[in-house]
Parts: sequence; structure tokens; C-alpha cells
Amino acid sequence: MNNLKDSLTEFEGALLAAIRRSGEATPYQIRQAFETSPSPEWSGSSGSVYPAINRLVSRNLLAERRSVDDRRGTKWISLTELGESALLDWIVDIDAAVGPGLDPFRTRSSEWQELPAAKRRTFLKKLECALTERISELGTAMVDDCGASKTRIALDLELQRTRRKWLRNLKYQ
Amino acid sequence: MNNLKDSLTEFEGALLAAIRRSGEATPYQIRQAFETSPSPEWSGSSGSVYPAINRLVSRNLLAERRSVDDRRGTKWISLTELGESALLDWIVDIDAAVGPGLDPFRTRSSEWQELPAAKRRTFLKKLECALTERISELGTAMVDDCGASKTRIALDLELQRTRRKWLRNLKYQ
DNA sequence: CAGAGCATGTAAAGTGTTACATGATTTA
DNA sequence: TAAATCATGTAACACTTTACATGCTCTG
Repeated sequence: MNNLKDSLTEFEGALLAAIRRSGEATPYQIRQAFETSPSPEWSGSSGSVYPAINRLVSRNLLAERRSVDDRRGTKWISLTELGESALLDWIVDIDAAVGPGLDPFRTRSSEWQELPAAKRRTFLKKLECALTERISELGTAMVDDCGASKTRIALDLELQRTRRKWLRNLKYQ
Repeated sequence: MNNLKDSLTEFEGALLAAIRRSGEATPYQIRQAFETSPSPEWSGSSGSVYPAINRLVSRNLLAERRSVDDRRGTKWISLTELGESALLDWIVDIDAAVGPGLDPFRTRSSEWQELPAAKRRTFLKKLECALTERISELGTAMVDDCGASKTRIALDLELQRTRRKWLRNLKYQ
């Protein structure tokens, strides 16, 4: 009830999704999960995670439970029914999913072509190498991972390959 | 000198790039360009554009000039040499370019597979339709556009096609 | 019993969003 | 001359980041 708009931000959605995946978790665990996540879209800092969780609790999307025998005040949080339904709405948001998001590659792509020729060649070569390196990292990560994140890694891999393919077309135009 | 870190945010970089493309422009023109931009990553609202431009002026990345005969106080802004070099650094930032950015499709992708089967099929079908629609829009946009944004649209198109391809693989797994 | 790690959180700073405010200039 | 558009900006609010603060619990 704190927030006028009832939709979730990208971060809040990702947060609820992570909590639901665990069933029940402590804010600290969720924070660790974000901090050690291979995709660093959010820092997972305490200054973002704790306030966000408390906001979601006050909006009745999360329920918190405290263990009696813990003097640290460790919280166990889980999704309420309202939280489940808000998360579901977030997951199936077609408009959000079809949008381009905030893609630093895409944002810069128009500018690369206007670099002076020598600088452009050097840079595009370096960028292609960096993409290739990332692609091979993702390749091994996908072989290692047989869990739920496998398809996500597959998507990452395809996106990077698409970037590289676009780059190669650009170079020889 | 206002800002301790000397790097640019995504928005500031995009702002400088837009200003440089015009050579000299008024903040209002830049704002319009962002507002009518087909890629709605930023709102282009006055509350974001004017403060950002004034920040960049106070960091000596932008120079402002006022026409004497205009009582509205219209400003003409252009990049200083410092602004040019800051923009160049931003453009060739490999780490930023290789990162995934904030991609709502990618963020949600892990969750779609865990939807109940019936709901999942319905949703994935709708998502595929939405992607197809977007792909055809981009296709016509690319035919119409013969300017500098053509390759950017081509990238958009390839990214959406990659999403759709990934989605189709997912469905029949 | 010291130090690493668990666990919560706040403070200050910066930035983006929506909504509001103000006045000048052009156009019907 | 009224309305649309040009043109600048501020205010309130929300969120994220970095850095700081506090205390508990386990392990060597």
C-alpha cells in the first residue's frame, strides 16, 4: 500500500523470483545470490536489497517470519499469495519482454561507425575478441550447468553471437 | 569537477552522442529527439534532460552559448574538447559493450519455464506473436531508413530474431 | 579469544520519473 | 487573440550505490 503503482520494477521482480525459487530465504541469502550472480545487472548491495525487501513486506507481497532461537534477528521471508500473483503478472508482461531494455552495446552501436577509420578498425577488432572470449566462457558454462539456468545461458550465448555476427557484417560493409 | 568519478552514465553518453550528432543544439531539441525516439530507454523528460545537461556544462563537457536576440533564454550547446574525449572513452568502453545490460526478456527468461504448463503454452505463443509483430515493424523501418540508424535497426532486428529463435527451441524441448 | 563470516540495517549522494510552473513565440 | 508550440526549469518522490555501523555466531 506504500506504493501507488502496483507493478514491480525489474529489480523487485527479480528479487521475488529469487525468493520464490528458494521457497523461504533470509534477505542475506538473497543478497549473496545477487552478489555472486554471474549477471551483474544489480549490485546486490545491502543498501538495495534490505530496503527493497522491506518495501515488499509492507506491500504484503512478502511475509516474514523470525526464528525464536536466533538473537541476530534473522528473518525468513517468503511470498504471500499477493506476492505470487504480482510476480506472475511481472513474469508474463509482454510489453516489458519485447522491449529492448537498456543495452550498452546497442546504445553505443550507432557511434562506432562514426569513429575515424583507423581507430574504428582497432576498436572493432578488440570488441570482436572480447565477444569471442565471452562466447567461449558461456560455452563452457553451459556444458557445466545442467540446471534451470542452462536455457538462460543459452540465451546469453545466442545474444553475444548475434552481436558478433552483426559486428562482422558491419566491418566488411 | 562536480562529479568525483569522471566517467559517463549510459544516459549521459547517449546525450553527448546526440548533441555531437547535431553539432550544436538546444536542450529542447535534444529532449524532443529522446522523446520521439523509437527506442524508449529514457523518457526524455525535462526533469532528466535539463539537469543532466547542466551537470555536463558544469563538468566542462558541454559549452553553452546564448543568442542575444532571444528573450526566451534559448541555449545552444555543443561539446567541448573535454566532452569529445569523454564521449570517445564512453563509446569505446569494451566492458560496458560486452555486458548484458538490463534486458527484461533475459531477466524473465528463467521464470517462463516454471509456469504451469497450460499457462506457459498460452503465454509463449503470445510472446512469439508479439516478437513477430515487432520483427515485421523493424523490417519495414529498415527498408524505409537509409541513414545512420539503419545498422542500429538491423541490430534490433537480429536481437529480436534471436529471442524468437531461442523461444522456439524452448517450446519444443 | 580473535578473526572470519553471518545478518541486519542506515546515511549521504546521485540520478531518473512524473507533475507542475513560467514565460515567449508562432499560427489559425 | 486564443491556442499550440517553443523553451527552460523546479519540486517531490523513488530507487540504487557506496560507505558506514552494529551486533551475533562459529571456527581455529
